[in-house]
Amino acid sequence: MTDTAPRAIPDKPTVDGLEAAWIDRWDAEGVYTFDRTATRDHVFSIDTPPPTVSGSLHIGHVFSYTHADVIARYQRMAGKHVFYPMGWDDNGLPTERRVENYFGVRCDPSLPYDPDFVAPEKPAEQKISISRKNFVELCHQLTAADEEVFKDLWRHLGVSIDWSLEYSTISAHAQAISQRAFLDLLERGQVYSQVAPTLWDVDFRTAVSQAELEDRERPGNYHRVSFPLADGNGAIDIETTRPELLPSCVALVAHPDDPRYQPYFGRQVVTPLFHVPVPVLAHELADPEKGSGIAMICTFGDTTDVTWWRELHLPTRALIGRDGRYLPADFSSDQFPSTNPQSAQDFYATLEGKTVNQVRAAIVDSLRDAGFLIGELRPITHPVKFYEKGERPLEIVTSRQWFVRTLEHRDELLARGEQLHWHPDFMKHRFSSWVEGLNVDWNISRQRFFGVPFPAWYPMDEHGDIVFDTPLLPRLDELPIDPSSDTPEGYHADQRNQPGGFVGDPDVMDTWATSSLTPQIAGHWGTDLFERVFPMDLRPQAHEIIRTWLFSTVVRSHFAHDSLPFTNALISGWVLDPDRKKMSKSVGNVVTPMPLLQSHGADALRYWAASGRPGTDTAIDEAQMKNGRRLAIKMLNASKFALGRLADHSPTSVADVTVALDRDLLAQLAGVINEASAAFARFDYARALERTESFFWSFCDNYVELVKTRAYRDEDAASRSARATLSLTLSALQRLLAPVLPFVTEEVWRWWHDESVHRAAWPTIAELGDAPAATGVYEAVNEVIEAVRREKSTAKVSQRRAVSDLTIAAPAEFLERVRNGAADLIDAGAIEAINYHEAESLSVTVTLAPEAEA
RNA sequence: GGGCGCUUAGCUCAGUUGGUUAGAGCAGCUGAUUUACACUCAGCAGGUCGGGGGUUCGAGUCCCUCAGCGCCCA
Repeated sequence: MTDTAPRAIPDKPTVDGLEAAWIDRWDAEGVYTFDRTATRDHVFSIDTPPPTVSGSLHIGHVFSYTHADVIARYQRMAGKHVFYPMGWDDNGLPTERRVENYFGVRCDPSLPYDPDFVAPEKPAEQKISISRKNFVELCHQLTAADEEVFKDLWRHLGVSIDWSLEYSTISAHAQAISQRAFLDLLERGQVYSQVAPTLWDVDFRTAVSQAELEDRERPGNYHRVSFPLADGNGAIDIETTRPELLPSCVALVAHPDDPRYQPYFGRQVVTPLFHVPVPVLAHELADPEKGSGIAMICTFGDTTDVTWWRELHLPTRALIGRDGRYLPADFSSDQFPSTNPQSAQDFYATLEGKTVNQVRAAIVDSLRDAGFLIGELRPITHPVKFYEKGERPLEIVTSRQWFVRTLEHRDELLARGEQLHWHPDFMKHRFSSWVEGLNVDWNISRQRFFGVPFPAWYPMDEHGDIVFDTPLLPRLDELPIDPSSDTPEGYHADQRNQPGGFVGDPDVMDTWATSSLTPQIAGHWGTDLFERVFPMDLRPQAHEIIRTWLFSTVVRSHFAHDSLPFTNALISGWVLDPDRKKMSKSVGNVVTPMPLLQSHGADALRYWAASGRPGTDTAIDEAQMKNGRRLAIKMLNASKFALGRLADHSPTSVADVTVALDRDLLAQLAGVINEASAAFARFDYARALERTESFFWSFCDNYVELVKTRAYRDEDAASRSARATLSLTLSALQRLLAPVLPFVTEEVWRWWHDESVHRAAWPTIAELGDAPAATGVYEAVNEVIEAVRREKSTAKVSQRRAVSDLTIAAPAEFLERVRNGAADLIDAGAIEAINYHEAESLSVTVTLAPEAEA
């Protein structure tokens, strides 16, 4: 640190325009550039969330990224080489959807590439179908533009990212890492492909994973349906909300302990209308309280059906196709062994090709006509599973998918959750309850277009059948590859889709399958950089993506590196609207950050964000932003004042601090430095800010007022002591506030330093000399002057009004302390005479001097 | 149904391992007036710390219980 003489300080300093002034300068000076040669023990690495650029910018971004940045800035000043990259999550369905709407296009993979295609300026009413390659080009075009908007916000916000480390999840680099990690999983046997019942969105026509589900309350009806016993002796009534699944029924199920159904277990009933015999079985998951206590198992109505189907080894009679319409079925086959195939087939012929809702209506009518529907429909409201971005309930469709093994590693993953340091600690429950509730392996394939392709081809045998068991894989040095255009080794391009040739895997990976690799992507897995930054020190993120991003990242690192991906997770809360309501697009209360940034300034927004403690939902509070702005302005003015006092005097050092009152201030400062440092070290930025801020205001209002006169005097020891204290304290305060208020602190720091405050050393108590201990002088003087102020205020006179007599009655020890600070007290209170009286307790009597003549 | 968090001044929130008279900012009220700062300064007022019970010399803080709000999981 090189203290130099104060430079030209503006007459009227302002916080407006500081962003524009410093952002480019920081770039030019490389203030945030990572030292590529730093070794792991000197690095603090951050696994930054890559925002979904196709989503809208909102104030939640400002909130969470400020939290991470404040920590980054602290760590940098504390001497670490901070690895702080920025990524964009641009692959995946959200981008596709935005492109479809923005340009009015739709991807049709069967169309040929049109090199001359130009997207319309405005989307046409009817969507234009374009080739996959044209579609992907539009995705790249739009995300590139979106990323600029995001980048602009981060820069305005003063996030101390090293922009040379920028990455995106659709880049060739990210694809290569993602494909390598997939091949690595395959080699370890932790990923497998299987034809299996899969949660399916019929509008997007893709599989979705458990993590992307959400329950929505929807109205439905209980239908009571009678199943005749196969031996003709009576019937069993079941209740179902999905009668349209009747042709897919494979069994009835009740709880093994349910006395009502004991006599029926092991017997057969026959499905109404379709006449297919099915067994009555027992399973713990059947809820005796629900409906009639006995349910029909269909392939597949929900995930419980899948569990029953798997555990009870039931046949498959899946009928809902990828488009949500009913597939053909043969009721004389072994799959649908109807006892009256003709009648079943005739009826089913009217259903084939129809949607779920149409089939339901038809089946309900027929059940009613045939007398199998008992009583009236019973309306209910029940949770229905939706894809979080979808609009129709999910179906379960059987298809070939790639799954990562998570279920069998549940205990290891729970142990990883325990191993991770969570801030706040209780957020770990979100993780553990998610892991405990896993019921299917992680499906990573998506039947979409804009994503990372699976690096695999499959041989086609001489009959034209695809041999999925022996995929053809690329070499690592070939990555990234696209199996739809690249050719596997040993084959010619013209053998594609030919018997004896090969086919490429048609799917792309789930977004999370790539963004779960952000440490490997940003850290360039496979290079020496990775060894310098992995495992990351910090994962900052919002709590809503614990079950997706955090979970999936832990899974990938667990397999690839037998390690946690990061040692600390800093979880931000939600930003609520000013009325403490959750913000959502549909309610229309989403707040965009740029206008707030422009009206209050970046430091002010950061101040608001840094006041929200880790994990705590925080309302947008413009009053708090104004407060941050006031703090920044106060810093400008206090710095201007103190540096002005230092001008025209010889430099001071800590050895000059000889006056008791000054030493007391340094003792307080030492406490603040210790507390703030400890708080930052445990990621409690809000507490660090609070302590520092309150000390800063009291420094301005009390200490500075007391020593104003003394510091202005000529070169005597007491004056030097005041100036030394001002200098030391101001320097420390500028640095203590630098993580939260990077712009204003940089501005004032550069008034007397050549280098950036953001590269300056974090303050330590060592700077303050041998551990300053409080003498009580400052405290006692403050107590007395407070009484003087109160008296003047009550008398409604100016604080500058002279006091002709100040009588202090107090214990001897207290009086001694006041005497030691009396000179400053006299200056600050305009006191003409002090009388000291020994007494049990403190009392201060103030006699005001008559008003001075004008 | 299981779990987590919250409930402190009109509003938004601090309150470390229990320890003087429970704090801050905003809003309110009363004033000051301009050589750092009106985006200022001083002062005042405002709380039975959600209810009840318990442990303790001592509870906003620990335990039990009830209520309300929010969230996670099933």
